[in-house]
Amino acid sequence: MRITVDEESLARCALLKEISPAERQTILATGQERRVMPGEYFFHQGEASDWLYILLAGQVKLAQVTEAGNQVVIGYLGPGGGLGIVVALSNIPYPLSAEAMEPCLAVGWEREEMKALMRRYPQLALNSLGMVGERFAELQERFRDLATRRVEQRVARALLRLVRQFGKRVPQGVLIDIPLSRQSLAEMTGTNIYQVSRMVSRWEKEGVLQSDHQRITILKAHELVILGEDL
Amino acid sequence: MRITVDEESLARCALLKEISPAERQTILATGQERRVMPGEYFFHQGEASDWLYILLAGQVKLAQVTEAGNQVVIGYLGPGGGLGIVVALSNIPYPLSAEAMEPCLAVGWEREEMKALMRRYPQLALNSLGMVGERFAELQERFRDLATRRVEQRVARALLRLVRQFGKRVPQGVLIDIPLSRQSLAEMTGTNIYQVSRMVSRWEKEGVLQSDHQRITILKAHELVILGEDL
DNA sequence: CGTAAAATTGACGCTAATCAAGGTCCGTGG
DNA sequence: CCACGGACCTTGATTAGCGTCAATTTTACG
Repeated sequence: MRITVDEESLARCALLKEISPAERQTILATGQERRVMPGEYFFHQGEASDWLYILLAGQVKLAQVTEAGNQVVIGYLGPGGGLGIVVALSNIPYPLSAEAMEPCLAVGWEREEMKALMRRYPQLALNSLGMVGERFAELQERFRDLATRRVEQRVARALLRLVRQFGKRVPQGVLIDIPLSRQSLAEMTGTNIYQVSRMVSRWEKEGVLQSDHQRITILKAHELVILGEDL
Repeated sequence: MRITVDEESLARCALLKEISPAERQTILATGQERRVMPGEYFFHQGEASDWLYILLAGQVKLAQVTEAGNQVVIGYLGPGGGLGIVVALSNIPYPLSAEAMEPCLAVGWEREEMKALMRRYPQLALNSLGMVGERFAELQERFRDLATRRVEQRVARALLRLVRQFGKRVPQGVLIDIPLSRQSLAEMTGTNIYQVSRMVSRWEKEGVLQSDHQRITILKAHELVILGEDL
């Protein structure tokens, strides 16, 4: 397989760092290219976790669905992010679904193949552990938020996390550069669209942020920081 | 270092599985024995994650503390469990504290040493990834619980998880064989001791379980399963 | 221009957090 | 042996926070 992506973006990818370009090529050659269109899925929760991917382009939403049909958004991934890395090495099914939000390009490896690669290039395994560790720490932080903070604080903090991950500087402030519905915000923070709508409206009135067509721009991040703390 | 623990229990340890006894000895020889008494800590949240451990004997509680001083219990570990495995490979501080609940014996490795071992024995890294993956999936399940279920359901499900992990068959049912205060149950489920107390009392009246001196015995697990689902 | 999806807003009622008061169990020391 | 203090637990009353429903408005898009 030939991935037509510049070296630079591959070097930035956490999975392939500290691996020589030659080895990188060998590793990529073993993988398969996969393109996924918006609304389609890389995989669904509950399926056997036979493949893992590195996202090269596009945005992906990671979400769980409960028996009652409620979605819970675990997070978003951008280029360089890993899909299924967490579980591909344990024999458990995917614990969540990965949905493309934009046209996506990824490299995928079959589980056993990746195991073989990792045995051959241990740095690959170390990098995976690093990636998983960071994701784990973040999930733990969000778990704590859910266990101890009120809805307003959780929404404020969710926005700040999104700023960190997808923030683009614009004249007025920082734009969260993904399509972000009230629904998604609610699913990230364990509440419903009504509460989220109320808060966003109020913050907009107060000049803290600006909401327009599924795009939110943060004008006064420091205000959100304060709101996110326990008073 | 010589660990005076039988081969059998080492073979059961997820980190060392599929590793030859000879290699296992080399790996263990590189580690350092550490004993920790009840109430003492392997490490505290926020410290540099320079060490990782495999627990050989004893029980450990993993918990976060919020700025407001509230604890959030992430989980418990028994023999064979890994401490700090999740983050020891990423350069982030420990995201939680690990407190011994019984006299504990563990083997510890310094981060760079473990990296070297993993490069030499890639199976070690694969095993770590497997362990982390399982823990990740469980945390995600609990995250979803917190986001979508009511307190009663969460407490019921927490008890069922504890049964799976620490259940010992006794004549009347299944004993959860760790000291389990109302406080800890509350900290596991994102609520407070009052709610937990009410529920446990009610379930005791209904004959679902039996509570006595920080020990809980489940008499009718199927009832708890039903309570844990959405009606 | 019309339809559907997304967002808003107010009203209502339930869930769960909080507060207060008292109880039980246990080890320690008089 | 019994009294005392502390940790842990229980229970009721109160209230704040939040989820839910209904009605309406706004926005996207064919």
